[in-house]
Amino acid sequence: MTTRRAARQSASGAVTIKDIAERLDISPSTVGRALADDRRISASMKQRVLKAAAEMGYVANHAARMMRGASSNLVGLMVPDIRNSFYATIAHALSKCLEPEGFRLTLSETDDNGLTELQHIRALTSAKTAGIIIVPSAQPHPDSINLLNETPHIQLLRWRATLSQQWFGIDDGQALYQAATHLLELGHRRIAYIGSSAQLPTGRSRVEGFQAALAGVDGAQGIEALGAPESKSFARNAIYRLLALRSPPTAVVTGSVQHTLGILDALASDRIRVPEELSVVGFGDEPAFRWWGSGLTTVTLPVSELATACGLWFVHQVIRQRSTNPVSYSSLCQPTLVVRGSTSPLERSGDVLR
Amino acid sequence: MTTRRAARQSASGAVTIKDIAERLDISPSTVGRALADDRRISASMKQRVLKAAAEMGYVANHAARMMRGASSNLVGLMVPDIRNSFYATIAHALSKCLEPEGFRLTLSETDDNGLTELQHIRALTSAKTAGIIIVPSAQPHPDSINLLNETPHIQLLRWRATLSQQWFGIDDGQALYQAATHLLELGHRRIAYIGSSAQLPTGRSRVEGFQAALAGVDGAQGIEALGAPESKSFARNAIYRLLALRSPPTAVVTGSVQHTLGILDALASDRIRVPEELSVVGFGDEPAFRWWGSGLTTVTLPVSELATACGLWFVHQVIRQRSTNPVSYSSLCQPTLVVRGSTSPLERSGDVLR
DNA sequence: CTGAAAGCGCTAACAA
DNA sequence: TTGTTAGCGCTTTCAG
Repeated sequence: MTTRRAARQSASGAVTIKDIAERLDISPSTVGRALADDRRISASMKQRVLKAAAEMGYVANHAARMMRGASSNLVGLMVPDIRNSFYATIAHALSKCLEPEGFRLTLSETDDNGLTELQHIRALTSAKTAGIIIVPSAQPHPDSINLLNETPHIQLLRWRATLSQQWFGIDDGQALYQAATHLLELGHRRIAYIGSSAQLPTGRSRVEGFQAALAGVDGAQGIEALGAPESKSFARNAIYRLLALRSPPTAVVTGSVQHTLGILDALASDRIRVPEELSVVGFGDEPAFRWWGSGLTTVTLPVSELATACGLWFVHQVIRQRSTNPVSYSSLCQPTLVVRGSTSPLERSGDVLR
Repeated sequence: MTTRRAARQSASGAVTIKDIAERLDISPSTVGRALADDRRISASMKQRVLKAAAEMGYVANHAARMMRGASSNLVGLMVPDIRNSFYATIAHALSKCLEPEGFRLTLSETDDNGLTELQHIRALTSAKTAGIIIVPSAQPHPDSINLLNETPHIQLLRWRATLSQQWFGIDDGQALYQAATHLLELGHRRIAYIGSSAQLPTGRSRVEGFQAALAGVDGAQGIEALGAPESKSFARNAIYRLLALRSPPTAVVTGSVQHTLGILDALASDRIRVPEELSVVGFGDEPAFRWWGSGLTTVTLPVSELATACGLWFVHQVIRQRSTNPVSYSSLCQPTLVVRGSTSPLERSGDVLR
């Protein structure tokens, strides 16, 4: 039993379809077709081949298949920085839902830099990647766009109109609308927003959501500080600047995880009393937010669910829609506000506007 | 100029060595050899070939090379869970130092499960991965060990003697020795250790470090609670159990990031006063530790540096040591204790043992 | 120093 | 329903 197999294997390392063909005394193409579940092979023959393949420990040679034009089983995940727990969560969820389908994940960090992004895309496409799941950078290179449009891809979180219509994202506007509304309901009127610049589509929706909330309330005054999305130091500086104003804001909302972390750092090291001196609403749901001070009120995003949905859709698209024109599909998931100890009603009379 | 090239490319999509050969009117094998920098090709010919290749936009077909036995440019990174910031940091650092060398990173999450681990290793080896950088699971499958030993690989953090001697890790014993010593110097004598079970090599060294520190001090009493390494809930339960003891510990040290997070959760939600009621030393250096309460005293590990060193070594090993027997090399990096607000001298007389 | 030819393992025309 | 044949792009003998 084992001897025969051992003999086969020792021949050149691995079992090939030719080996199976010899053993079954049929032609290699029949074996190949049976393995590919070709419709013109009889069921009984398929059985025999599959059985033999299993017994002999056959593993397809992916390199050979790729040379014949097949794409690899690699899915490229392109994110700005994997250390951002946001993206780590995405990587985890995607990996978990692509594996059962036989796909593997390769990691590309773009640093939010168009050139780095382009290089990775080049590498991925030349390696015949099955597809790309990408959080596009702020300024994608034209070449990146061309290359992506020749490859199955899905956009995650951020959305560029020049790429495919396949997008899985979060209702960013809603997130900030909720955050700001919460503060307004607590009586705050001078509210700051520290978030990412409006160049990024997500950045823009967030500012707009913030503004929309304030627009609905008389006497509400928004103070915006916009900067690089992944920069903690920007947020730190911004909060210092805001608090040094002649009439500083009584509350602040943030528009990215990194900004939130930066602000928490600054507030903690400066011993600013939250929420007495300043109410704070964070962005995202880092575990640590629960125990920052007396708990950080924050907008949580169903990132894991989003990524899973995206992964499932990817499989669906790549597996089934191979030839047909990709359907457009995009999904927008909703954030939730979690109220904890970092926000409180505005009570100091001097700050109430009327 | 461009027309000729366009004609070539339109033939079948990409430029091949055959195309270059035709254009230069030489044989394909000469081109192949020139590209491979074969010593028996004249310098002038190499020049011509390289120039033509560049002009025509030749890109090597990796699939074809792989079929001829070459390994891919993929490096498999196997970690328990990428959401653990520890491993995310490692992924980032590795990715950054492997990219310039032309390697790409694929992500495999083992869940600390021997079977999952095996499946990933199978996939990686059958895909002719250039090498594997692995944080071995608690119970590697025998097959995993066999497969790994046929592939260039490096162990990270955890170390298994049955695998290669290539290891990059942290002096775990030292980490807990320092943590415990710090508490002893503050006068604590009843000190608890919550950490991972001694099955994992890292787990064992940590317990031993803890014990070694206590052994040096008269009257010091250690209370150990060991459990699954990545389980926050284990740590939470453990701390409750310890605090419910008739004579509870006055200080606690932890032996994993997840355990630390679990304990911080528990302490925060139970409003246990730190360091007045309990001194706490954490493990790892999550950014959030800085602002947990009045700052968490913790043992920080140079994870990023460790990963970079590992990546550089990997390149060195794979690129240069291809044929020769891999040299054994292992590196142990040192942790540092960062003292913040969560530890204080023991003052309550009733708790001093003599 | 260079060329011709033979495959690697698989798939896809073409036959039967 | 199955077999035959001819490559994919590259490396690697073996001959010049």
